[in-house]
Amino acid sequence: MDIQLKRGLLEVCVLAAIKSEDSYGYKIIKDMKPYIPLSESTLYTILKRLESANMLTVRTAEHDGRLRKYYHITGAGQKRIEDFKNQWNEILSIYQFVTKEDERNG
Amino acid sequence: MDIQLKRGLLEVCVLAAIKSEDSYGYKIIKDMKPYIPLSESTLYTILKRLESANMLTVRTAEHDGRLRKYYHITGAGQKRIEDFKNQWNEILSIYQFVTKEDERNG
DNA sequence: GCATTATACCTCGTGTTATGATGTATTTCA
DNA sequence: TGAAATACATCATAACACGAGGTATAATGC
Repeated sequence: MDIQLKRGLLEVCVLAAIKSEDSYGYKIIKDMKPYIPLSESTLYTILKRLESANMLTVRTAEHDGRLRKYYHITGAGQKRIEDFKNQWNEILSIYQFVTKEDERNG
Repeated sequence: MDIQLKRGLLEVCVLAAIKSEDSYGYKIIKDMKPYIPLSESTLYTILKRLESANMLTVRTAEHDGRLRKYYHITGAGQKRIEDFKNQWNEILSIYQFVTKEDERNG
């Protein structure tokens, strides 16, 4: 996937990865991998950003003797997903603009 | 439209704006405005980038006593549009990932 | 005649962001 | 015993959109 195109989707995908159930870094990466592969450094940057924006909250819990940080989506985070959905029509119209019949060669 | 989301679409849109007919800066901005508004500084940055990547060629012509720089799409530019089209299915699957039923609240 | 707007181009500095490289520490499995 | 998986984190870098600013001519309004 094109890096630039990824940019607009990454944040929302991370939120989507925790919206049904609280999750943690390593699992988020595995869940997103089939859709958008991302590195750990990228994910933790995004998680920090989303936390600063109050789109998620963090809670540390022990699991098999290892610490995990569980991320929980907030109302603002859910709104972020809704905003993305609302932009979808704009994206579709852009897709049509890009793919519409080319008179020069068509 | 979300700035980050714009990033992946701007370049392809500029190429789409010149694919049927050679065009020039001012007109490209007006043509794109209904889909993605962009500033002149952004456009000229992108045009330079696309020229460096051999995705378009430039030709200067006089029009009503004013100089215009006409941009012409190349094969590489057309391929860039094709690549975008080919990524569309990935974007759709991401959209579904983001919008799929939320068991926590749904 | 004069001011404003539209047309048409360009550069520079800045802030945001994705990512590779790197580091720490534990558990599991060969 | 040593490699891989799990799980977290930071830093430097490069790409990029954009506001602010600059130059110049044509058209329009008063």
